[in-house]
Amino acid sequence: MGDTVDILLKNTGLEPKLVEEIMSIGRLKKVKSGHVLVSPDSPGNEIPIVMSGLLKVLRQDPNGQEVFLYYLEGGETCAMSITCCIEGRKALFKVVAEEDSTLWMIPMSFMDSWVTKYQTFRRFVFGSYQTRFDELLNAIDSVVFHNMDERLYRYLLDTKQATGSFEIRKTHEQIANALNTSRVVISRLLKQLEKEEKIEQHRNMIEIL
Amino acid sequence: MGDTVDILLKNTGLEPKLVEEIMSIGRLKKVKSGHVLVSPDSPGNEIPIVMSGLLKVLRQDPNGQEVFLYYLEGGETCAMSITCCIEGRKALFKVVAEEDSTLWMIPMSFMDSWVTKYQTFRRFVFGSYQTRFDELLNAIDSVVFHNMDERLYRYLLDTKQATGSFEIRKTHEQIANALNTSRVVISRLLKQLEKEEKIEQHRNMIEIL
DNA sequence: CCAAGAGCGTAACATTTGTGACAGTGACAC
DNA sequence: GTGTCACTGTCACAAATGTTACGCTCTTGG
Repeated sequence: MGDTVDILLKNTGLEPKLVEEIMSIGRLKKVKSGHVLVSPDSPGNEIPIVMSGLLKVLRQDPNGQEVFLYYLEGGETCAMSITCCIEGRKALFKVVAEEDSTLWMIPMSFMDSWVTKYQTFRRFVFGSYQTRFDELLNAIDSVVFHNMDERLYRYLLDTKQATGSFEIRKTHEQIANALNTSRVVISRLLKQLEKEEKIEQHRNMIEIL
Repeated sequence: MGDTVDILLKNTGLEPKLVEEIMSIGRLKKVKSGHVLVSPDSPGNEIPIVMSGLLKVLRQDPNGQEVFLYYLEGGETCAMSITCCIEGRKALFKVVAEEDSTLWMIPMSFMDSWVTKYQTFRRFVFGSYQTRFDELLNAIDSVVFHNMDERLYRYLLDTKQATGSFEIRKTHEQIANALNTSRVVISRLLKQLEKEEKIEQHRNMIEIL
């Protein structure tokens, strides 16, 4: 539990008094890789702060297709959940654990009072919004201004960055889903990236060079 | 000036006392159609609330290409400007007057105190965030899950909705820019929409049926 | 060892989108 | 009226992406 306090203090910029309050009110949640945290169906009235592990945020369309939007790493929170909760609207996105992760869940009901009481909390919340807007704009950028080969490479680099590993353990099929295209296309483009010596392929694993 | 008060009271859900304060502090700004309000270069430290007219928000890439994201109508504010200002980061987007518009500009410096003091202001700000996230997600949706013909039709419907007119006065070229494609492609698809009897084309004008 | 299935490579072809080129037509200035 | 220019229509072709199909190679469970 001391770990959690440390992470909050170090990565969120929240003042000690508030961290104490957060610790006394929230609850710890552990999720296994692949677990769905937020989905358009499940409303959810708690806000998650990522302590360890990695979450991914996806956009899902009614027919079940999806696109990867961005990763949420340690110390970050899901800004879109916040607004969703406040407005009581249903989420238009999905949050899934990419790795086994631990979260600190804060009930929505405290949001308003913390926003009024703590300057650092306002900073934290508005900072999250800014970061998420940036990520969404980047996602749009990717799709609108770049071809699939570049989108793919970006995705691999993002994943490397988020996981902190040069080895990406994903199948072509999984990557295809994340980019909303087909497995064949990904295989084709990965082969090309291999020729350009940007990656190396192994079974169930891609190595970023 | 009485108009401005009315609009703020009716469309933003802000309490009378705050509206009064906003009126005493902000300033009126009129912009002509085509005028650029926010761009990645110009930082800007005021937040605009749209009183009348119509603004559009675009994403711009370094090479000068751009994509339309969404419209801002009366009573709405530019959520992304807010976070940008607070964080002092440079905008990754561009706001342009689509029609002659009048805005009420609020200096950033009052944001923090209003957020702490007024519940209705918090509602307003968080509500804006929610709406913008939704719009951005829709934009992503459009691009990722739909072909150009559907994107085009959506864009026309959005424009009809935002301007409140069935007649859209835009050239094929302008539409092509908004969707980041070429004029030829738009002409082709408009012809198709005409065949499907969804629109009628006139010179410099498209009529939505 | 063998069977079954998941993951990958590759080819052939369809569809969508991008690009260059050129012609017709209306608006406007002269 | 005439020339110019912006706007649109249309063709031909290129490039990117989607789709179907099939074969190969691992891994796993029996």
